[in-house]
Amino acid sequence: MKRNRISIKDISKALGLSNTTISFILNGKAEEMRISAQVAEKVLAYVKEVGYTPNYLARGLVTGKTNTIGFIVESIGNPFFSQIASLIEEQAYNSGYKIIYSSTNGKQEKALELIRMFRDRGVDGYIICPTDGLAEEIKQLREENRSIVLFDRYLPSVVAHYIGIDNERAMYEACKHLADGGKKNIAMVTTDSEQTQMISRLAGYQRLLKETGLQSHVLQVPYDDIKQRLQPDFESFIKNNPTIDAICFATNYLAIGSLEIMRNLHISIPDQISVVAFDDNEVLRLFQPGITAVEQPLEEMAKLIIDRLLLDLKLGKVTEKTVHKELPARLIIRASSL
Amino acid sequence: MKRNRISIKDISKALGLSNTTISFILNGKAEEMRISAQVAEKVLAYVKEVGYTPNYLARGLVTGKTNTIGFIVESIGNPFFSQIASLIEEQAYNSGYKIIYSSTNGKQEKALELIRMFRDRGVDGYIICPTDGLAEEIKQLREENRSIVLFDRYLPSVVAHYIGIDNERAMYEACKHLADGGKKNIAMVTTDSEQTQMISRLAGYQRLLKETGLQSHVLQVPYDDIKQRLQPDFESFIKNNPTIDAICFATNYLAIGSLEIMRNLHISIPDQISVVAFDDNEVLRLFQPGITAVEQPLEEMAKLIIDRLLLDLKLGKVTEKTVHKELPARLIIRASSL
DNA sequence: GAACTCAGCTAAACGGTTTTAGTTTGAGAT
DNA sequence: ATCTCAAACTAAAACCGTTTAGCTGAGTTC
Repeated sequence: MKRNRISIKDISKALGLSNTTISFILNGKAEEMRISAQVAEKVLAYVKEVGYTPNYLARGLVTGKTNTIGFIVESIGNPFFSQIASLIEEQAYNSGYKIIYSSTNGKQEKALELIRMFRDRGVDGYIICPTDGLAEEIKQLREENRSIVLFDRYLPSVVAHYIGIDNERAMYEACKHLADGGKKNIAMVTTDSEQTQMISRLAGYQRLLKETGLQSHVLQVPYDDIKQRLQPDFESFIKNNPTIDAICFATNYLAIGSLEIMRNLHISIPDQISVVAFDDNEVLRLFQPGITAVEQPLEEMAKLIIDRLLLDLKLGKVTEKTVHKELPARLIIRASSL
Repeated sequence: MKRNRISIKDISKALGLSNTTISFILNGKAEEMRISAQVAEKVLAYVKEVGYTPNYLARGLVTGKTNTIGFIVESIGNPFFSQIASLIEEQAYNSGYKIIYSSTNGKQEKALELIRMFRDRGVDGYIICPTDGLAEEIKQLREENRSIVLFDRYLPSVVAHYIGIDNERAMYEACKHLADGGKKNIAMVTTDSEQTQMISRLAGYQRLLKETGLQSHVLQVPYDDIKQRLQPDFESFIKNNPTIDAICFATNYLAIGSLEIMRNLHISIPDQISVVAFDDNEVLRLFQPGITAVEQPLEEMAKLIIDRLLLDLKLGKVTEKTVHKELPARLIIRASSL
């Protein structure tokens, strides 16, 4: 593949100037560096004429900046992530930054590879939805003075910025909504992963049980094998706990998968069992009946994440004080929980 | 932000060797360059110990390769694109390539900026879902001998690889399915954009009308303002065409938006109006009734796209003969069209 | 004519790859 | 025992396209 791109050298040669001069003019330092207006204009005109654009690799090599942010999500195919990705991309774009994203699919090895790949490519900052077992690598990134924001979940042993929601409270309120509706046997369907957001959601559920004295019914589907295990595990859970009159789902994929199973089992929602899901999306909204769901403030999160990252980048060093922000979520009440 | 990364120079200094030697060993040219096995081993061991990884910017600068592919989609928030993005990412990853993606949101200016940005960053190849008005820029990319694959839609005036589906036939068959079911007034809801896939889908619809002699009912929602216009336009379309007993939607967002409107209007599907959508997804599958939809072979498309691109990259130059592949789509029949 | 401005240039990075040019070694020839 | 020459190995240097610290030479000013 030929790369016949025009470079600064070509310009300086053609115009009988030095690279320095061209570079200064192109970077708006003409005045500061006392380049005459005529020369500046001539250069700018020529640059426009030949359509020169700078080579980012070369620039990045010397400046150490690439104006790129690496974004590691669990799965770009999941609407929650693709929506926030869309918003983050937009925010970053407006500030002159580009996003490179990639999915871990929950796999630690892939996540490690991605972090290293981003580092090798010299991204300026990292937005990471961490998998388990990433603590050491992220600590090291911090030691290397890189800007990082964790989101959706964090790593308790790692000091780093984190933007997420108050999962405990969100789930507490979702369950309370069910309890207030007179439900007596509220179940929780979650995974067995140690991810903080999942732990918190479970904690919110448990707090409500404690306060109300209701009985606990928890199904933990193996995180590494959800696709295979959800159906059998959920079906036997329902059969073995016939008193259940409401279910909170800890994630949207658990909710959607289970809703389909319930439909096949002819369980009527909300007559037999009321339902609340986590992370709103179109499927839940259009499901019949509409599914009550906890909605995360995606725009706000996207903005906070980017602002935080860019602030750190501007400061040029990792701030000692890290932000740990948990935004409030909103319960969108639909027919499924009434 | 400090970049205390270890470089080849550090290694050569520490080991008392030259950069050349290190580079050769790292790039597997040790034997070819007759470096002794002991030295090679020592270097490899040291590299592993200090955790050195090469700087891609520097490497890219000299080799002209970045092992990165730029992927331009319409909107990463759209499930169709996020799903194929996920698949393409996986395919590329397996071949040692990384994907940078970005959304145009259908805007020509953004698309142009993205193409230029990718070029400046030295991506090795481009996967583009083009907006209108991109012909000139893409032609130029071809002239610069860059590897490009268009997908989902193409630009009639541009010679370039294209991977998509046979939209005309897919829509023809979807409509035929409705006609075979006895529908007499089949409507088509599409946009007014000139995108080839939309044109073809409309053509498929029209072919069926011609063959069957049925009457045409077409609603074209303004592409640039779908969010605002879909509701009023669709409602008046339905009111002004009371004979309609079936509707084909040209995209999933038109379908989903309209389904919601129909539900609010208490139009019963399929009793009053049968429905067929384009691009299957979870919403359509779980909608009640399940929505019949044209499903694109995403895995196959992803594979073809990446294979094609990597082949071109391997050849090192743009092949004269371009591939224009239209895969068959599959109609998934659900209750909405029965 | 010393000091100061201008306006622009030189050259050294940045971190690699690749080409060219050596330097040892040791085996065989003389 | 010395010489030659290929084999085996390594070093030096050029280069990729930028940025940037430090310099220079010409014209003013006082």
